[in-house]
Amino acid sequence: MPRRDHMGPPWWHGRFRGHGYRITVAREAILDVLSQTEEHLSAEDVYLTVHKSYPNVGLTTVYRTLELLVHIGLVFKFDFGDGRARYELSEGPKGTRHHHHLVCTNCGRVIDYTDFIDDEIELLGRAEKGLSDKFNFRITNHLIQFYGLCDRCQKKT
Amino acid sequence: MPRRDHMGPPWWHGRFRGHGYRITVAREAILDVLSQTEEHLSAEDVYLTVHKSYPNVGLTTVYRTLELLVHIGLVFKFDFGDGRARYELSEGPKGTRHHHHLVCTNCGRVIDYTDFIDDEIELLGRAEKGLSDKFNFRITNHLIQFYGLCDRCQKKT
DNA sequence: ATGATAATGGAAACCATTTTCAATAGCAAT
DNA sequence: ATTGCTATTGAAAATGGTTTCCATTATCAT
Repeated sequence: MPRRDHMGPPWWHGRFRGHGYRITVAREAILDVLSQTEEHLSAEDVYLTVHKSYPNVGLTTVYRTLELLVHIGLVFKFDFGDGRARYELSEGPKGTRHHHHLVCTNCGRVIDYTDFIDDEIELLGRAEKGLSDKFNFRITNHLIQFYGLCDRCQKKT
Repeated sequence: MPRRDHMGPPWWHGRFRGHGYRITVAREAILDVLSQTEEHLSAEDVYLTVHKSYPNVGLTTVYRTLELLVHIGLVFKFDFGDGRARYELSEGPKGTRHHHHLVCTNCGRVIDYTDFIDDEIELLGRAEKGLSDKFNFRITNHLIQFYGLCDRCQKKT
């Protein structure tokens, strides 16, 4: 049940058209699920949620759509080390805040944080410029992740 | 053919014993392969190389040993997005230089860089402290990766 | 040398993701 | 609305890196 807030076509339609992609029910539903959550959903998570409203949307389509969304930069794909990829909207109408992840290597818990992001962004900006100059590499994206033990897992030791 | 440079037991024996792990031919061979290369080897890569000198070491053991090495912090495990994990010695007798990766999202090429590392390390230090204070998270490791198009792949467009 | 048990390897299992392919649906042009 | 071209889809099968099983072997403290 995609919602439009009574405001005409969703904000991402233009982005789709620009790439020559068609707008389909499955794609609307998947994008809707992603924009509705704060979690780091796996392909199967997305599939299960979409499946409630659209039982005829298959897992294959979810994988294909997520890949497409990553490709056009609407979605970030993460690997938290548990053997399945996780997906997150990279931006939204409300302008999802840029954040990074803290991954517990024991229980797999993932904490989003936005602290220090400003410093990081500044550093990344400098590094990106330097690296693209030196290696003639056109940087489009970056990943920062911290690993360690969350509070709960420290106690268990 | 593990080499000792005529200097008594390899530097990592202590690390093994400290964790209660036994020292075996397979483990020596695997560690040797890792310390002999500058590349980002996959488990299979390691297996194939080890296999030349020790045909009786199985792929399963390679996976198990690599996991063990990651666990005790001797090896870093990376995901460059090509569906197979890559392994790198985290430190060595010579003190392998800390570096990060530049991953080409088109051809998969990976470039190591050490530039800006000092800035990054400084930032990471601050971030780690702040994050462990705020979330009571004991940070043991971090990952920074840049993605983009390498020079060769930019031309193709 | 001995024994307790950690480590091993080959085969089978696992499981997230991808591929195949015939059927369907989006959309520009009519 | 209708048509035609072709992108998209879903179900099932295939893929392929990684893990698990389990009987055998090797390590190392005693």
